[in-house]
Amino acid sequence: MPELPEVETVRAGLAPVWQGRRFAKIIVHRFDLRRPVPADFARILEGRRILNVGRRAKYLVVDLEGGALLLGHLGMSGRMIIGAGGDGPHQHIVFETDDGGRVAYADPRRFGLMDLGQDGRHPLLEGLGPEPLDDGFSAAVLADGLAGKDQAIKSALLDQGVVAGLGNIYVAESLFQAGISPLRAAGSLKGDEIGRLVTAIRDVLERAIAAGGSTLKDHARPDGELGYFQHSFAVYGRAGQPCPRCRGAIVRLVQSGRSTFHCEICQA
DNA sequence: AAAGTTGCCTGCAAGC
DNA sequence: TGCTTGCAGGCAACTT
Repeated sequence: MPELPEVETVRAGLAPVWQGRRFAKIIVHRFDLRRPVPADFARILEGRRILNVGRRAKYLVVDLEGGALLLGHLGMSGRMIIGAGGDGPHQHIVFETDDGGRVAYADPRRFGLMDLGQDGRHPLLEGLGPEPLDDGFSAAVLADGLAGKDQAIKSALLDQGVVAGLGNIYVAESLFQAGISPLRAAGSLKGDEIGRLVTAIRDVLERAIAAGGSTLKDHARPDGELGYFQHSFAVYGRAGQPCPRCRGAIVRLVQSGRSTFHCEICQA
């Protein structure tokens, strides 16, 4: 499911039901996720008050009393479901709060993870690049991240150390909006192109968040509502269909093993 | 059949 | 020659 807008949508859905509450009971049905769930996962979290439900890149970051930290990643197919029974298919972890609220983490492909950190820190959060919607994300910062790279700009933007939170969909949409070919060497982009890219990334992410993310298959808000940004895709998943700008055909190719969609005329 | 993820692995090429 | 670095590609987890 989830790139930055989808995770942000999940965070926003979880915050009102979790913030200020305590975890009363946590049941782990499966410990063998992408990385093993710690054996003391439930024991560490139970009884603690939830101070903040946050997000960094594609990670959910939940701060609790005593400096405890819950780190979640939804992988490809992970969902957080408010009010779930906890016994549905692939509901690997069930979180119960002290007001009787229940949230289930469901993930058929089990490519997500749930782990513990401390004092706002976790090894997986280190080395992440700038948050694209923060003020600190500027053309100068992105230029720095791309400098000297021979790698294709498509691949560079998927690198979470260059900019945090973009995935296959939003890289494709951002490069289209900026008019830049995904095949260009990252280090070859000119200043004005990087400026356009920063603007495009921000705009695409903000529009996607406003739409509740994109629902291709698995993504849903925790309350069950679906995102609808997929109806606004200019290029993603639209191979052979007309480019919204020039009417030429959208082309699909494979880069670093992932599908790339672009318009060969509008993206130079 | 291909899919929104990402850490780890291999292999290759280039640079020093 | 070997060592390092950068990059591409494959794999793994599963269901639809």
